[in-house]
Amino acid sequence: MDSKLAELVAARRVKLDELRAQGIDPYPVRFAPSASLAEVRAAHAELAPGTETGVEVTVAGRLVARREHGKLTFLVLREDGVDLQLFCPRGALDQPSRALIGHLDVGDWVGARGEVLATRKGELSVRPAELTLLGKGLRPLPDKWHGLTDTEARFRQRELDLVVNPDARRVFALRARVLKALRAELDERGFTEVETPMLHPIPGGAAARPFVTHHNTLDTDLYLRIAPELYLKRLIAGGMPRVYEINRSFRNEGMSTRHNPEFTMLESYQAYADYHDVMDLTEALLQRAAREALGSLQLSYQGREVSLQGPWRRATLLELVREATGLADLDYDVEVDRVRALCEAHGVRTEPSWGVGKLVLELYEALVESTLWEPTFVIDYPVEVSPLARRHRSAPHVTERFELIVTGRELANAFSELTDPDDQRARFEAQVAARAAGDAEAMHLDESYLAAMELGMPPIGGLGVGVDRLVMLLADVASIREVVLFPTLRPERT
RNA sequence: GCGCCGCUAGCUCAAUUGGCAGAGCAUCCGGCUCUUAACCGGCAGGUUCGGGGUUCGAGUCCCUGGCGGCGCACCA
Repeated sequence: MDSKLAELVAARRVKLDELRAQGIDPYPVRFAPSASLAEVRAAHAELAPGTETGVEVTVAGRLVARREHGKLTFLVLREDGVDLQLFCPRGALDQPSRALIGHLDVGDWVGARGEVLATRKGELSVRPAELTLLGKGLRPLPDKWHGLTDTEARFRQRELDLVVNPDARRVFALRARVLKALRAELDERGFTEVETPMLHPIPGGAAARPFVTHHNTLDTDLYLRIAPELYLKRLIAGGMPRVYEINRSFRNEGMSTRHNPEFTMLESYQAYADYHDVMDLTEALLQRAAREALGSLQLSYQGREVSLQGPWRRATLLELVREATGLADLDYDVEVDRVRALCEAHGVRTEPSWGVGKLVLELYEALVESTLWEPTFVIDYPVEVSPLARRHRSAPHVTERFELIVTGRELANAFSELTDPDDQRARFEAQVAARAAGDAEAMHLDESYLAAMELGMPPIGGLGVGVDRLVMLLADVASIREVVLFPTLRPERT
């Protein structure tokens, strides 16, 4: 261990030993506060300086500051992001507490029983008659003023980040409100929350590379799921009319400010609905999340305003690409070489196997997606890049699929689900062919899923929302690691 | 995977052209009964991310490895 850190720990261990020698348990089993620090603050707001309330409370928290003033000591407790001062004139303390107070360090968990008052300077405080050590800390806390700014340390030791950086608390409290709002909206609409497997024999429901693991007793490889989609639609086939799942999926791909290898998706499926219904649902879900997490539909993201006020723009992928390229006659039935040349003219990398649909999608991603700042439903994606989506009811080359783009980023992906088992089998076979041709992200053929489809499915509107990205938007943070408590990092090597 | 940037005391940061590795906070010792980044006095604390090289001399320059950030690539 580093010498100075060892010295700091050693100094605390000395106190630990001395406390034990005095018969004080530094790690007691239980404590019963009468109120949280927040409750004490709320119950005694605006006390005039010098007021003694006569109200006794028992509170607890982590000691985050200590100011000694001779026979008077000021301690500051922090609990769930709320601070409260302990005003500790030596004479007010009982004998054991007088012995204890000199052995307290910043970072310790401390309980206090005493009267609520406001000091002569007006600071709301508890004047303890009794102090209780609730948990001795052996390691120092980061700088009380500058906090912890080292990004790596903040992610590897998130507990420190949470102790000293109020913004970390803000983000994760907001995340919790977002999840609660999403569930509330879906529950009110009659959706049932379900949990489907994370260990999949065949990775399905998305085009992505999976993590592989192994089950010893079965002696078989399993995959961490890349999406819950196929299982959820099997539930619709089973007669559950509206289901949703909010949980982790895993993709063994590159990491970035928008990609963590494990991430949280909301997926919902409802019988009888099409993608127009799902757009309405999506708008309602995100607006509710914003209202309940922020209290407003007017956001600021990275210094730029965004309004979630509806209705949101709906534009086809083709018309967006036409706008961006200035080619009003571009369509899915033109010569593939012409579109390939267009890609090259715009610096978009292509592969010989790609058809017009894939090339148009590439143009969209290169030229359009990042420019869509206000919420926009981009609709009608090419069939060849949408193997699980229903063919459009009136346009031959596209599916009834949309992605929701906000601040240039994909937040949701949804479609009128493909429910025709024969079409699905043909789409899977095209994917299998693509895989054989070297596309590692192409889907596998899933007979269990086809069997469920052959049982008969009603019309289904399906939705997937990237919850981490939604939280990023609402919390106004630039990296997905800021909204995941313990983001994936390379293990430290020594 | 590629490119750029970063890594100095527990934390936050300095260190001129390559010339004695420093400060604030925290710790430790002493003082102080209304502080709140408390204050005053004093002591101590370093593998400058690891390894190698150039040089009389390396935190600084070169090579190499590690970890992180950002961008790109990959990617529903």
